[in-house]
Amino acid sequence: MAKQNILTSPDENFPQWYQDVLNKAALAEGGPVRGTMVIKPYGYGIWEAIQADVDARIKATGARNVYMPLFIPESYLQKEAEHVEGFSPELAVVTHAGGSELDEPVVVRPTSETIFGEYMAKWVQSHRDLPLLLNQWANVVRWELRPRTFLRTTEFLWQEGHTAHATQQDAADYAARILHEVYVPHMEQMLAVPITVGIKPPSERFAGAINTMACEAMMYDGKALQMGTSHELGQNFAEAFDITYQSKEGKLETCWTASWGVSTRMVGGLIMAHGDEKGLRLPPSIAPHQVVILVIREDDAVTQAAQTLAAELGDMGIRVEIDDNVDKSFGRRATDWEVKGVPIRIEVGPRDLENGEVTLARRDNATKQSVAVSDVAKQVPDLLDQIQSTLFDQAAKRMKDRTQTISTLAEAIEASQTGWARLPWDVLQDGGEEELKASSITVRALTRQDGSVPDNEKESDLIAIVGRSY
RNA sequence: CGGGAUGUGGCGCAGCUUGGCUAGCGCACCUGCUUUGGGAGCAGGGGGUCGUGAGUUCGAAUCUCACCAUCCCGACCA
Repeated sequence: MAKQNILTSPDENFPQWYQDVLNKAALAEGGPVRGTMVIKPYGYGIWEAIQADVDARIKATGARNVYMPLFIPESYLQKEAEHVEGFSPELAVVTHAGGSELDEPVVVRPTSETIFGEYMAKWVQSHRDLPLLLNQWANVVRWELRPRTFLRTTEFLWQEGHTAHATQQDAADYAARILHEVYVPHMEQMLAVPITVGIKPPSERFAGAINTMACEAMMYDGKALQMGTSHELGQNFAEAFDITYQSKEGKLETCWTASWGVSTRMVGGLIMAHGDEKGLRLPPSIAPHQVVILVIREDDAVTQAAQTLAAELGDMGIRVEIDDNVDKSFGRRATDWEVKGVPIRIEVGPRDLENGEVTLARRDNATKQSVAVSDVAKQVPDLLDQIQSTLFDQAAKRMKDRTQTISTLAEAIEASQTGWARLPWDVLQDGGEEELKASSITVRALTRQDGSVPDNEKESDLIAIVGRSY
């Protein structure tokens, strides 16, 4: 059988490669309405794993889940001037329902600051009610002109946290805490995607926020993807919705709020951060199947050995799948699992078993080794750990190698062809930012010299990290 | 919203210039047999309002007009 390419090469045409992976790995496909997506079982399995981990980390910070309505009165959006202005171009508005025109149109939530604001105002009375730490898992709709599956879709799934605090400092601390205790650890430890954190310049700030912090990751092609954000909303929403509390001293005070979210976009980031010419490469921590046991041919001894192994690994808490679909050829099944990015494939066949062995194939580096059946359970956990760290290290090396420290706009444009540029934020004042934008280059993050997250963009000697983005 | 292109089984396309037998091909799918250690082979089979509507014509996937939709390139966003 002539060896032919299963996928478009990621080096030749990365967007086409991405489409091919979505199709061949059965992750998702387009929905009937432009910009919507149908997430298929394998893709949704990845999202569920993300959800489980993020949810646990959020709860560990003290927040609790609620559910707010999908429909929001249009008047709510209008209460915060910048917020409406920012979102109105992408709102889906329901004007007719129940067979007649509505007195007041309702919008399909593009995000829920306003409705949380409305209810937080009711729920917060006393300083004893603060901080109020809420989160919800929901779908939101933002009418997108240029949709891309997972990365930018008209409807997407996310988690949005909304919190109210007594002081600006407390709100800022909590917003930063979400970044450092939930998002970055999740992305780096579970998704194996190294993250650059920083604040957004005013031009990239969330509509209605006084400060936006973000997690940026570098993809295979050197472009940036914003994987998560955390916003300080100041008192903008608290004033608009009258979120006030009575202090210890008996005075009426206005709250400070924050909001933060990660979405199904992370699935796209996962694909584009780790993929290679054979398809997806999933980090074991998030992979729906960590190990697939491939039964090479119909044979009682082989089937028995596969089942025994699966049970043994399953008892150790490893997510294992048996592929005994011997009606399909070996090569077909092997490549299918490779496209799906399963970290370890164990091939069990009569030839191996004669020697009391099986073959372990690593997806991350395409190596194979023969291992005694009795040693498999011992080796698999270590291998999974190695794969997890290899994926992280490779992505980290790429981010490092493709980030150039430079000092002029011309150099920034040059560096953005292949990755990111770090340059003094001062260089981008007085029109520099706009000039880069003309070349589709934006400021992804502002950081301090030591890489830490600044309090605001007015600190001196900040570094701007710029590049092309999704 | 401005510029370019395309609409033909699930997907990818040919056919259109020059109108004419039953609208083809690859992949996928179904059945059977042989296979099975890197996308298997052979044989048989199912699946189509040719984007929509009108017009020209004895006859339209093909020509004309209108409409609709989609995709690619320029201003926002998790």
